Amino acid sequence: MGAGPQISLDRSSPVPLYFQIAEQLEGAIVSGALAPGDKIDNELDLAGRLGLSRPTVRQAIQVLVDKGMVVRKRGVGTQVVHGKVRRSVELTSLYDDLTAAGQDPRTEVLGLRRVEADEDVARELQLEPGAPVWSVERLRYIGDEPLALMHNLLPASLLDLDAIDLTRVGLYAALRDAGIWMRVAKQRIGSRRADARESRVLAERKGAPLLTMQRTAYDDAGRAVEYGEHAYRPDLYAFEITLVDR
Amino acid sequence: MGAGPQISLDRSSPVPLYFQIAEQLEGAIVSGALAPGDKIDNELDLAGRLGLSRPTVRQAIQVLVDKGMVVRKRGVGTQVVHGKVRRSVELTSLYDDLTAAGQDPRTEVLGLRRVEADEDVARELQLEPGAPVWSVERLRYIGDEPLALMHNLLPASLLDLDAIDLTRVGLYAALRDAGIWMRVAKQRIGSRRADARESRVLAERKGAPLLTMQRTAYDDAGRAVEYGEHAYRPDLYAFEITLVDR
DNA sequence: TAGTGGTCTAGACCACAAT
DNA sequence: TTGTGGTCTAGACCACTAC
Repeated sequence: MGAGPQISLDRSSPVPLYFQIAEQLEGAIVSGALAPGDKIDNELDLAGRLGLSRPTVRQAIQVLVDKGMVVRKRGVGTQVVHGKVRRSVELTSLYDDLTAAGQDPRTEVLGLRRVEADEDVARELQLEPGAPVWSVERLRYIGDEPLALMHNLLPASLLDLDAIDLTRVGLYAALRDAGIWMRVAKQRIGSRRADARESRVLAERKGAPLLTMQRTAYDDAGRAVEYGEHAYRPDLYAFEITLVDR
Repeated sequence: MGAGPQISLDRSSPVPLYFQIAEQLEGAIVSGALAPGDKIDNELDLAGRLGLSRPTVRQAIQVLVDKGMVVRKRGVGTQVVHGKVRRSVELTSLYDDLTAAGQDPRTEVLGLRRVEADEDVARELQLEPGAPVWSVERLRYIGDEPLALMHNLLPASLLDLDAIDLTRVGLYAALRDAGIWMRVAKQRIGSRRADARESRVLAERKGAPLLTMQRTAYDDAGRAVEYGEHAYRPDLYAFEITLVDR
């Protein structure tokens, strides 16, 4: 005991100490230096070895627990979970997801209009019915294959989408540029048949199954800032999710 | 300032103080006593008012942040998120989900066999190919409608499924009874056409879209303990997920 | 009994937002 | 400048597990 992976700390870095530890432990797990089933040094040893207080070390390990990479058991210790690390759905856009996966997504803007919110949209976005919203419809390609048809609605008061080239940046990037930071998203994932138009733009047969996602996203002030209805080609996309019991 | 909902603490209770606070704040949000956009008392005030240290209060609020019910912003405060509270997918079985939603799920066991793990299953469950596993296929009804066709595989060394009446308890309940506690699950959600048999047992038309989920679950020792392939009728079921950027 | 994580205290200093 | 959450310290006692 007491060996474990080498961890180096930079106290002059703006990166919090607990995060530096978490990053390096995660690296050791991903690289295989810490194998599934291995125990991580207990919190007191690790704190002593790094010259930190126990709560700081504990906070670091909690990051890994939240990611589902390790499990803690009182009286036993902290063990690396079996099974390959599967990237979970995070609070990122599809564009970010694909870019991170080394893909090269391309986006075609099918429509960008300023419309009045109907009752459903107004409810989702916490607006008055009739309030101005941006309605943007985009088709995302992966290589030459159409992957997803995306319809998003955003309060027009938040930003000026008209001036933004959505073929070049993702929607979330445009929001970030406008100073809007997503913090919470509520999604509903389901499935249904493609209608005539969907099957045409997605190059699927009529009536083919689609994977659908409806999402409402909220910013760091708790405001609803985006409502989206997306349809994915299920042969090209699936949602991966890691659930943790804490 | 300094008003906020009344919170009562029971120091003799085995329920941790931070959890008692979180429960009561959550209750105030769900009941509407704390409305969307409202600010929660700041951490120091709340700590002072309750006679607790700040880290304890902070831990309580973190529970709500993790649930996506409030957002914190440095220099500003903690605010209740807009939008109705949507129950998120948690680490529970479909049976538990439905029971909690006030439904009355019924289960038909279509098959329960002890088989040898093929390569795919062995890899998912971290076993040697050929190791004995339970293979159980069940059909879940909601009312009179078939809702989901579920195929699960579990290491036979873990428990004796043969002796368990799976029509009466969920699979996860059977595992809990055997002293096995799920801690982490990795899911992949997609969609495809129903094949002939699936459309028959699910009372769907042939080729109808199905919502599919593959899951590997791990216990509190990090062991893979269950692999499942489930198919849901998309007109009766969808996955709801809350994502939080922490 | 020894070892582990779970909870809790009573502070400290800092970074960022609003005014 | 003031107020907020973000980070960190240096301990304490408890509950549970394994032996």
